[in-house]
Amino acid sequence: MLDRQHLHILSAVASTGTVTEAANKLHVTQSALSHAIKKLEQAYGVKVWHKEGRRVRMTNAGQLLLKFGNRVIPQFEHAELQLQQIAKGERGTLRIGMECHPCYQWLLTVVKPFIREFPDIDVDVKQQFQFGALGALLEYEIDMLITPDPLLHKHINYQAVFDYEHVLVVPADSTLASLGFIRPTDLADETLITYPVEASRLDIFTRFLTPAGVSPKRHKIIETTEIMLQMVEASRGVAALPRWLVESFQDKLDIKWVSLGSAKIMKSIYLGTRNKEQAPDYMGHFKALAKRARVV
Amino acid sequence: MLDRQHLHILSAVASTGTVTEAANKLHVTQSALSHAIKKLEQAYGVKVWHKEGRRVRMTNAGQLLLKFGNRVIPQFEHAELQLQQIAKGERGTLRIGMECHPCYQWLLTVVKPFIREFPDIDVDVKQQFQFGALGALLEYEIDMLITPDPLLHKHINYQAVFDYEHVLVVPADSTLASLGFIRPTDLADETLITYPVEASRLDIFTRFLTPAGVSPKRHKIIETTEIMLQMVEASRGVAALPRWLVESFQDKLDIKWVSLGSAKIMKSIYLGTRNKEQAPDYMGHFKALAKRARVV
DNA sequence: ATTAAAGCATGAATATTATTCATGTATGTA
DNA sequence: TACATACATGAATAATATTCATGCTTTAAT
Repeated sequence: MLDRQHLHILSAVASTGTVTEAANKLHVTQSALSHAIKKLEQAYGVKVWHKEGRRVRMTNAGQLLLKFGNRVIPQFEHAELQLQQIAKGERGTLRIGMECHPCYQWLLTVVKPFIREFPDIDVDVKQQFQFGALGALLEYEIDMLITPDPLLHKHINYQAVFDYEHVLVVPADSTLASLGFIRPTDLADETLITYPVEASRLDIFTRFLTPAGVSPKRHKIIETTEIMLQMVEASRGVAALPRWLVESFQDKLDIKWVSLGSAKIMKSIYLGTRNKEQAPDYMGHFKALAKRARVV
Repeated sequence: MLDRQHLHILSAVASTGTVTEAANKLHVTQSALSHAIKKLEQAYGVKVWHKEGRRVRMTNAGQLLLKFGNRVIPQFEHAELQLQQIAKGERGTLRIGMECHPCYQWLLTVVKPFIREFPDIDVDVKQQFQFGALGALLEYEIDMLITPDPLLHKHINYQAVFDYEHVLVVPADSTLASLGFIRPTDLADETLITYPVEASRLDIFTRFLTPAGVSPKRHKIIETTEIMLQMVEASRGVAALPRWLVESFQDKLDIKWVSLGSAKIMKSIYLGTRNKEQAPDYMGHFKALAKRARVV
């Protein structure tokens, strides 16, 4: 079979001019090269070179292989370089999945220093998953999952990266704004704005309204945080969001936040990763950056 | 060293799904593949795949190599195909050198059936040589030389392909046209038109005028046969050319030919080839075609 | 829950392949 | 003419690849 080694031999013979020098260059004996090419010649029934005086001259076939070698040898070398970069953790793709709408802003503050520190690691962020985010992680569709709901699984490790309070955002002039904390019944006459996910995954329902048997007057769905908060400012509804997120908008919008219940709703964001294979170095760095980014 | 074989293994594993099936596909044992990849992994310090249940899953590095393989394996296969074509004599380049201006028309009649019979053999025709046509042949700049002057050389074989008479072309109404043959002195008052080569390589001089100590009144240089003959028809001069060439123009131009001397000037065209290496099959076919093409 | 089967990894044995060594031949050079 | 250089080649040896035997883990079946 035509092999990389043959191309190296041809290349060395062409550049040095003689088989003997080529052999020195490749740190083997002249005999080894003669034998190797002879075998190739027999395999394909072509002459690769022929003696001319005390040197050799490439035949048509030899020149063909030489040109071929000039084209593919650099490709091999490039692939080897990439392997070495992977070995040193200098190259890779970090595919991040997010199950947490408001986390996007926070994630950006982690990704930004990360891509500066690891210029050869590509970062991908996905938010849509055909078979759920956990499935995507297990099926190698993503390498890391950012979620407030760490569904336990044998092959997934979770690490909490920061804790925050889930609060109700209200217009600054709302009567709710002056309360020390909100009770479920306070929302019975309000319009509640949420992201477009099932109610079973919204803490405002699962941990606050549903246990108390209360429903909001209306339920509006809005996809983007910015629009959602503008609606709140315009007194078109109230929303439940991370406190840090609300605070980051308070210099732009006339809104206020109030704790949900006297006990407050406390949440954590988790990074989930597979434990099936050894994680590359840069993933550890990413986790470290994520932990330091608690303050937004 | 990263080798073609590794890429085949990765490709087989990816397409079959398991190492065992890949091994069957490659007609070796599963163990052989495991060992081969393990060695590769150790050489570069990367994992190529990792066990997942009872199968394996490609790592980043494995996917890189897989993609690389998909790109280069077809290149190898193409190169091998080309080698086999060369082996069967189906592929090659026949580089022809010509030292014989009027031969071009004859050559075309040989090349035409040749390229039809050997569609994968390229034909190149060169007419300019830095160190002489013989040097070009010895230095592998060309593979075949077409010449009326076979300069003998140890490593060159010549073969005469056809004989012809060198005649004088004159306007049909010229007084010379009615002579049985031309004497040197008949040209003393004529304008002689020749191709742009040294007089020492023109038979009209070396074998006719110079031995008789005669010079033509004028000597004009013209590069193309067609123009040369039109000048003759217009009574602007006479020229010495192969008889067959003149005859092929006589239906278009009002010209006649007369033998040079009572003994005539007879010439042969030779094909010269190197005898250093074994010539490809198609070269023999070319020579055979050349011999059959004597009549133009 | 237990067993069976499938699949991969691995050390040791073996087979294969590559390389060297010794030598012959041809060619250019002193 | 002798000598040095360069390539080819058969035989010997070294290196490498492959197989064999086996253990471990996972999945499927009973």
